Amino acid sequence: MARTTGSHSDITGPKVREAALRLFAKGGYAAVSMRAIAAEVGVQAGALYTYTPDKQSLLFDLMEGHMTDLLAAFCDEAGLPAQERLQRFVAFHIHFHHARPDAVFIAYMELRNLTPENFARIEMLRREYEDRLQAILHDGAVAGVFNVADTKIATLAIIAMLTGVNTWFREGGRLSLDEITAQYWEMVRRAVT
Amino acid sequence: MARTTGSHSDITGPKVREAALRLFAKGGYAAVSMRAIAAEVGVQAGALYTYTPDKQSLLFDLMEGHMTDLLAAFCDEAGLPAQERLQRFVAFHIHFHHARPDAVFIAYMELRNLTPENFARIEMLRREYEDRLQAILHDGAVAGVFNVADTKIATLAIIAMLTGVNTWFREGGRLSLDEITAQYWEMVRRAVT
DNA sequence: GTCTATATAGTGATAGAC
DNA sequence: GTCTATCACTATATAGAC
Repeated sequence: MARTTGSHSDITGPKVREAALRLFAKGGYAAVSMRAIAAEVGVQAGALYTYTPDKQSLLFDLMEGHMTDLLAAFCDEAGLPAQERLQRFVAFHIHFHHARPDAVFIAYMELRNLTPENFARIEMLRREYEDRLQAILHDGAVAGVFNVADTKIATLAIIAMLTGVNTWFREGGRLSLDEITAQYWEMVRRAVT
Repeated sequence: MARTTGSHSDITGPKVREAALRLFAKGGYAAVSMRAIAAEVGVQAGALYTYTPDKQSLLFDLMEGHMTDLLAAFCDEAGLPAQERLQRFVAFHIHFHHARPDAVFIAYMELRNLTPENFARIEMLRREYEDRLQAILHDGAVAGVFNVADTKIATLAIIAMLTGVNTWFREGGRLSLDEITAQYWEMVRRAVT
């Protein structure tokens, strides 16, 4: 895969983002140098600045892209019974996060490396996602299907619990992801019923 | 609090650890320089090396100290009913973690900045703590008080859920920590019963 | 025990050649 | 679009004076 000087803008841009995602997740934003990212892509450090104005923007774009993907991928259907909506949320959250561990890891670990402005924008998106789950719990409580003391707290508790799967689940272990999902759904269902 | 050259070993050692804890939690291990820690303590950078052989040891000692404190502070009593043991675990975990947010944050966020050897030692301690909860769930399941499909998964789910409180709870908010604890206990109780 | 000074290496970002 | 070269800083860690 040796390459020499030339024009490769179409592929280099995405490659920069992929390399940064992988390296930030592995070593942490602060510990990864622009030179390391460039080496992973196969260019010199100076060339990266064709694709990003600076290192901070690289981090923010990765996190914003992840949150945007998350919001776009989850389609709640307010017409369905609350319990079914909640079950769909649980399965969606586990599978979506499992499919992109690096982006998830960065989204949770690198918040403090964002500038205050960028942090506020990411937090808005995260809040939007939480609100989707809270709406499900609220509707279920109003309908008398769920029994939760506080929908906001239940929302945060459920999301923390589900996201935790990413920290330990590895393919090929004792249980499949679908079996894990079934057990988490059972625990969530009981917790709110 | 201006200070000059002199002998202060009795107080400087702990101050170095406290400064490192605070700064690592705020900015991340990789982003915090030895000079920044020294400035926080009120000495020059070179003086830190009287108290730690290197930056890595400083991080490891903080994390090991936290995990040791955690294991020493939680006293399970196998003679009690499983449900009471679980309730005590939930309350203990929430309150212990709330009392030392910086140490908790570091223990979860800086694992990847440990050398492989140090990482393995911290993971052993973490595993030990998880085993305490798993034992409670196991005993309760055997006694027919709990109903959990898999005690290991329930253990990880409960710990992730409880630790999540630290990411959002702030004193003086809508609910007190004891009210939060009561709600989490209710959710945990239902999830395993 | 702490200081100053320094060795050695790496950092993000830019300028200008090609 | 990428390269080389470089600027201005900062990093960890050590040596030797006090």
